Order: sequence, then C-alpha cells, then structure tokens
Amino acid sequence: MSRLPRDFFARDTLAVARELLGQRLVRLLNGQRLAGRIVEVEAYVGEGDGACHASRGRTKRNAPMFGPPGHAYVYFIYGMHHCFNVVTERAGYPAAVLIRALEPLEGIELMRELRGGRPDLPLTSGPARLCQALGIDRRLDGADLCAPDALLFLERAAAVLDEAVVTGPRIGVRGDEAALISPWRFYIRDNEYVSR
DNA sequence: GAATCGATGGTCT
DNA sequence: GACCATCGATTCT
Repeated sequence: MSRLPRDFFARDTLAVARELLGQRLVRLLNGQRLAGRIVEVEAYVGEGDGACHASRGRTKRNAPMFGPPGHAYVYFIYGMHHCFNVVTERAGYPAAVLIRALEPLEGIELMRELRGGRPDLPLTSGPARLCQALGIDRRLDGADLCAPDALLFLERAAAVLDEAVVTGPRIGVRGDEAALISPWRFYIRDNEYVSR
C-alpha cells in the first residue's frame, strides 16, 4: 500500500480534488489505524476565490494554506468543530482541498467511541464529523502528510471512474457570486456516505 | 421530510 | 461586535 507523495499535491487544486476521490485517508491514533475512503471533497483556490479563507490575505490562521503542498490545514469553527484540508499547489500560492466525507473502512469501533458512542449518528459524513471520528484537531494543523512518521497521511487506492464523479457548487459557502456558483465540490455518485 | 435554531469560541474588522 | 467551509435537536407541515 503506497502513500501519496508530495508531487501528487503539488498540482492544480481541481485536479487534486478530483483525484482524491477514492483515495484512503489514514489516521494513526494510540497505535490504532483509523481509515476511510474519500467520497466527497471541495476545492478552495487562491486569493481570488471569494470563499477561500485566504481571499483576504495571509493571517495566522490560514498560514498553512500558503505553505508547501502535502501539509494539513485544520481550522476550528462554530466554537466546537474542526475541518481538515490538504494543502495543494506551490508554496506561496494559497490553495487546499477540504475533505467533506469518508466511507469508514478501518477502526470503526474507535471512530464510534470518538463520536460519542451513539450508534445512530453518521460517523464520517461531514467535514466536522470525520474530524471527530478520526481524532483530528488543531494539534494536526500544519502537519506534514508526506513525512515518514506522519500520524495522518493518504494511501493510494483504486481510482474512481469519471462517470461516477458528480460536481456541483460548494456547501455552506457565503462568498461572492462566482464563489457561490463555482462547481468545485466533487463527490461519488450514489455513495451513501456523502454529506447532506 | 423541510425548516429553523441553539450551542460555543476563535478570528478578524 | 459580527461572522463563521457545522451539527444535532426540535418543530413545523
């Protein structure tokens, strides 16, 4: 099982977003492997993207987006939730892919515990839900996903066919008109773990 | 099933 | 002081 190398992330963000579908996100937590198949993502591209956190320049919070590709950008929102992004493109150009939903594959029992132990709630169908299920918080902000000793990384898995990929406007975006309609959300058609 | 709302805190103006 | 790349519960049709 090979890991996605830095070159994979050092490319056009829309291409990276599209190709992240089907790949496996792996979290090592307390010696356990938690993993899921990526089924939904969104791209946030550059300072010209009104919905991108970097659209108003570099700040302490969004600094990882301006850094080298293959690193994590984890932010805290709504007073209680975390969201996880993979930084793309070259250092100095702020862009990232938000991971919005996974299909749980490994460590499902621990994921359920991290989600509060309730059997009836979705585990990883939503950006904040998957962060809770995988134990992702601000301690992983800026982490190198390509380091040999990374506790969070991506593994190569079977590609998703074009006919199984759906694109559409991003969820929850409140930016300008172009940002509202840009079809930069990608998800796997008919997958039951896609959010909303 | 759809619409609405409260929780809760960091960040930026 | 306003805004938020959300979630889960509640309250309607």
